[in-house]
Amino acid sequence: MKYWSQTFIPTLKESPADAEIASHKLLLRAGLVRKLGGGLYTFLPAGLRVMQKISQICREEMDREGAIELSMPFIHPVENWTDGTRWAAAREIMYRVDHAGAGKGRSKEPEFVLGPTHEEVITPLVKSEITSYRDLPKNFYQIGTKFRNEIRPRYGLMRAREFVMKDAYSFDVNDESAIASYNKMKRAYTAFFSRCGLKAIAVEADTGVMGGSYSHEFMVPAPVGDDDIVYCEESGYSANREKATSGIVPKDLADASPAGALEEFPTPGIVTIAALAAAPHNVAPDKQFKTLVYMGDGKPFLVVLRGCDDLEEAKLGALGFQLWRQATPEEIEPVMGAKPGSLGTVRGSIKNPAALAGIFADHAIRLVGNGTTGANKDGFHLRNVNVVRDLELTRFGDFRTVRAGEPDPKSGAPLKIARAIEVGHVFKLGTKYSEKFGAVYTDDQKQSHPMVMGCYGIGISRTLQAVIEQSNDADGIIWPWQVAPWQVLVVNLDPQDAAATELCKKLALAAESAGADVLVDDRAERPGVKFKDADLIGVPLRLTVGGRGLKEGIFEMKWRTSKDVAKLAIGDAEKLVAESVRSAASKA
RNA sequence: CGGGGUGUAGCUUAGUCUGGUAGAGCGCCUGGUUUGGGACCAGGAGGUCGUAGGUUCGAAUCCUAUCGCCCCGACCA
Repeated sequence: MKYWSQTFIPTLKESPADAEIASHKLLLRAGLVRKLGGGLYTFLPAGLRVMQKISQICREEMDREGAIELSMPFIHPVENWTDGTRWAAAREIMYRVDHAGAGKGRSKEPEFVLGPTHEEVITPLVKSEITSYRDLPKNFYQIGTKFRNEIRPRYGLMRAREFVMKDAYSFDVNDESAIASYNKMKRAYTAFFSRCGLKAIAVEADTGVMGGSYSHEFMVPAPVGDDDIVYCEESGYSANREKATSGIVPKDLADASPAGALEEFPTPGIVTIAALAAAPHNVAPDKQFKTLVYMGDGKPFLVVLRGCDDLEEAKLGALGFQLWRQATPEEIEPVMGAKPGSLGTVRGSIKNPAALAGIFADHAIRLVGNGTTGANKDGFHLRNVNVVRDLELTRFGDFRTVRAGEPDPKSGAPLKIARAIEVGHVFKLGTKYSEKFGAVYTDDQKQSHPMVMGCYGIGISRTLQAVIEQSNDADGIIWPWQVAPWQVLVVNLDPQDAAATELCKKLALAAESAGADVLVDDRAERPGVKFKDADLIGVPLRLTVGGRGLKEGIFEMKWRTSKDVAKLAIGDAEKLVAESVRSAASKA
């Protein structure tokens, strides 16, 4: 039992100006966190309690699936990263740590970094400690702080520079076993989010800089999310937009035969799809080929799309480059022979094709059949361009962004798109890291094999905010029972009255012995202030004791989710409170 | 990193265009009246106007630089 006057819950009537979304405002107003700097937050007592509750639920679900808790350092020797597979990409987001003190500063490179994730630490550990198939599988996890120099921290805890994450790493003898480990984690995650009172759904996801073979993200639908999920209720398909595909290109689509001879025509000043679609040329965007130039690990490559489609940059990851970005006009012209706006991939029209790392075309350009594209000559385009006859292509792939309404690949029903917050991510990594760090085991035939890995993250602090985002009203937070900082709030309207104080204590003890965490509001505030604060901090069950009710022999019980106030007899108080607590706990 | 905003008391902000020496509400302190949904009255404390230069008799206000924060884009749990 905690007394309000003995803890620290600084509530605010007004939202600080730098909070935009509901959950961010409520984090501050309900006294859960305070900002130190962009993406850096102090957890105040109530916020810390929620974090601990969420962590504990996570721990229980991980343990249930056989994962083993440990704790790795926040500070990593930089060698673990420079020796790894993704230093180039990872250094962009890592905080680097100099020698402490005013020392002599011997080295030019930093000697330490703050850990953004722990593959580079756990894999060497497992390499040196586990060598036999008899000791596998193993799945290690920890709950701790991660440091990432986010390009743009945002929305309070939603995307922070320093945040609390549960990360787990599984090691298996083969693919089959690794998939079993992966599925255990998916199961643990589903149970975890459900116990937190969150509606989270698993969607197919891109593997990004992690690499690996496949992955799922756990998403909380919310308009303030950073991701788009593509889904189809009929088929049950769901995927991150970065990964999603549609059935827009029929499987049995026949290639169009040439519609006529290739023909160059002047298009002075026309450098956009829209301009070519307008008079006088009137070439519909879905009859144009769009040619984009990217740099992959220093070498240019081309992506060809329909004029009406957008490139989904994440899908370029399938091409195998470590780093890629859009090429600059200065990089484009010497290779292509023209400036952006007049580019194309018709055979023989590229100035220096040998410089290219490849020409990759989206499947959907087959729908164009015969279309128009740039001539690689400023101010000229080519028409009657036939995909098969005329285009120079290395290979086809899926590169376009799916749009709402396109057919689902299986059912053909229209796909829908919704915004969502990513709260968890599971990856099947394969042997990428184990091979790099030499994490191998010996099998029963004395043969050596790389371990098959998986990694699994949950944003604990982000989950906390996602719960608030998903569960609030105009009056404040509505905490689900399991993650509430306190589950029962006993409001003493007359703290100077000995009988009221005594009854409050009795109610609090009854709730506590039934298994609830209890906060007693004993402040010398007016009733209105206490009721407003009670709603704001969102405690699920409120018990009110006041001199007036005391005279009538009643106290009040109110759930945060309901407007109804029950007036209950003091004589049955302990029994009624215990029953309510047990019933709420059993439903949660 | 590019684009757009913004910085005045613990919080929300007025004043900036058109320079004249900073005002309100909440919160806080004192006293009183109140006491079931953010009370009222009286009094009070609290501000180098983000920072550094410059223009000017005079700068929160104009100019330059710089820093922080917020939002949009690429990135992530």
